[in-house]
Amino acid sequence: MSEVELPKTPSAAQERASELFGVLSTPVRLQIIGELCQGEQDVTYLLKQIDASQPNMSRHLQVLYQAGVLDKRRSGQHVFYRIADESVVHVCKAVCMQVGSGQTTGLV
Amino acid sequence: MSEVELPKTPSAAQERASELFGVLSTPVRLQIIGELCQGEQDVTYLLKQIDASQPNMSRHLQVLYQAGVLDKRRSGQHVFYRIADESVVHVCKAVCMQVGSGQTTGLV
DNA sequence: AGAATATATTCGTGCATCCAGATATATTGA
DNA sequence: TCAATATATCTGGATGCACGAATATATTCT
Repeated sequence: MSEVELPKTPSAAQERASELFGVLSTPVRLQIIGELCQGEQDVTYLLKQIDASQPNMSRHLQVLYQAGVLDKRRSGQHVFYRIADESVVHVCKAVCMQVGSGQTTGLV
Repeated sequence: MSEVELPKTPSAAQERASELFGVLSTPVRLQIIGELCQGEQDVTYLLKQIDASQPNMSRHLQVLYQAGVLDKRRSGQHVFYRIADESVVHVCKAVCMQVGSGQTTGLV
């Protein structure tokens, strides 16, 4: 009777999931997602709502965009970001609910 | 009419959520969670299933334990780890399902 | 074209994390 | 007590963010 050899290395799904978790491992990025839950917003608005420098904000938006969490469109001078993957939002909401002792302080 | 001042800083829930996401941002740790889904196991077993050095495994287990994801108990020479927070497992399963094109390769 | 506004990129630095290797601490049994 | 096994901790180097500061690019208006 032969042994069933399971791979000792992480699955592709685990690799990708860990990358997504890494993207969500920064408070500011969760804040951004929280703001965009209510709909598309431009960078200027996000800068008014969230305590981050403009270059820093831009960088976080880029990370979220490249991870497929956000989409963007340019309209004149302004670039509007929006949620591209609602399932990610659901995960964030669920976890924030779980760890936040029921408070609906931010993402929820 | 006074403005409603919302905090520009991340909520406590977002802070804690980001920490948890950070804990889950390593493939090996998702592997460990995946193995322990089927029940309590000792470190020796995990070392046989997962490609990691013993000190490295110990460190990852410590991170998961301190984050409250795992519990542990010693029985003789062996230390058995088990899932302490099932909700974390659900999140991992959901995300791995989502990113893994429906494949139930590891965690699921 | 030039000024003003909005957004992005680059660069350098400090800090956290990962890993490998060596060592330390339990626990058990002879 | 000594050897063997199981697990944990420490140390160093390498790597990877996250951030501030400066600069670059894009768009609009005059």
